[in-house]
Amino acid sequence: MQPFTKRVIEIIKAIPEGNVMTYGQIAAQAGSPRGARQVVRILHSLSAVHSLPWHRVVNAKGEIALQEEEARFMQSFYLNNEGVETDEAGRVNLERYRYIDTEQASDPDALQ
DNA sequence: AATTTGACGAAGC
DNA sequence: GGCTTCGCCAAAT
Repeated sequence: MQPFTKRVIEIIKAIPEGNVMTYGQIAAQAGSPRGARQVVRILHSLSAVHSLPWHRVVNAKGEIALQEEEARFMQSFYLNNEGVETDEAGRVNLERYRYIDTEQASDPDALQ
């Protein structure tokens, strides 16, 4: 298990209820700004084992990245249940729900 | 050891 | 706005 992988797991576990993070964000925070696809692989294979809040992870556009209709529905359901609104296309308002780690973001307003 | 694979992202058209 | 191309890199084959 690479340190990067471990970091990703920790970060995902740290996403608070009612917030979401993007793959790129997680990868960057884990120390690999271009490692979005590793995050994908990690979620794909480890979400169940680590009981991660995988449903709080969306792609850069704020949309649910899953492909299977059934799983997409499940994710939007979980998000709605936490207070995150999703539209018909399974998209969330990133400006509103994106989680910014306060330890790393000295000026959240400047990150947008 | 070498190659393929992705629930991605940014850039270009 | 959509679609294609390319880069990315750990993990699975």
